[in-house]
Amino acid sequence: MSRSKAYKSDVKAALHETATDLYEAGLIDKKTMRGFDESCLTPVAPLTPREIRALREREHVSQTVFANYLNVTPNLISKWERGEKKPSGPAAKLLSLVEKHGLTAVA
Amino acid sequence: MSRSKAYKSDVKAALHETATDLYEAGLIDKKTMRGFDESCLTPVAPLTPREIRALREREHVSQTVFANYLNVTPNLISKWERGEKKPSGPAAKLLSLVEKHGLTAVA
DNA sequence: TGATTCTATGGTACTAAGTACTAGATTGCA
DNA sequence: TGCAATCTAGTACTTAGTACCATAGAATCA
Repeated sequence: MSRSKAYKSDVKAALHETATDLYEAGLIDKKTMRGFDESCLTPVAPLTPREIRALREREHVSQTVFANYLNVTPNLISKWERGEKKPSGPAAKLLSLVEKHGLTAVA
Repeated sequence: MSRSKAYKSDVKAALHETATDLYEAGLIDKKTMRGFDESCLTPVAPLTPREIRALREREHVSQTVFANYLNVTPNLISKWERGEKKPSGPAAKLLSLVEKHGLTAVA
């Protein structure tokens, strides 16, 4: 089940590596690289407080453990889940990584 | 080359999944889970401005493309590399992920 | 030659994320 | 009974991150 889940990102990884190889061979330029890379990116969707909590509970971890994975304080996880604060750009990216690939993707 | 690099994290991923399975089977409690998870985490080291730039150039991407991967603005990448701002907790975590697993790990 | 685009720097100003501290209520375990 | 973990809650502070702006070098193409 995790195999089909990882399929898309695997394709993207292969695309990026192919593009990187072509770049290093001098066959494509940076401008092309940019096009490749941006089309490879998975969009990060802003998560609601309850989505964040559901995500954490899906992984069977406490707020403290979850905080350790994301390199933030446990207090901030609580604030996210109660809607007192909203994840910043990098934080939202981390959350979407966990959502799509599981906690082990950010271990 | 990338195989030996991924070895440690693969072991950790396996450990986490084993612990998760044991938890779902009711054989270990959350307290034990916590011990498992925290020992699985790779510590994030604060990166210097020039380390951040070296990391980006290692991946052959512009500041703009790099920013898209990390879900921040290109201006912030510039500030990181010039030492005007320092990456926050979640941002540092993302950078260490790129450092250890490459850009495709955050695609 | 000029025109255009990408790249990166530099600055200013503002919003709010993230941190650190505290305390309280709850649960479960010894 | 006490001890520890979990989560909530609040306060106050620092600064990361954003949104603008203008500038300049390098590369590409007419």
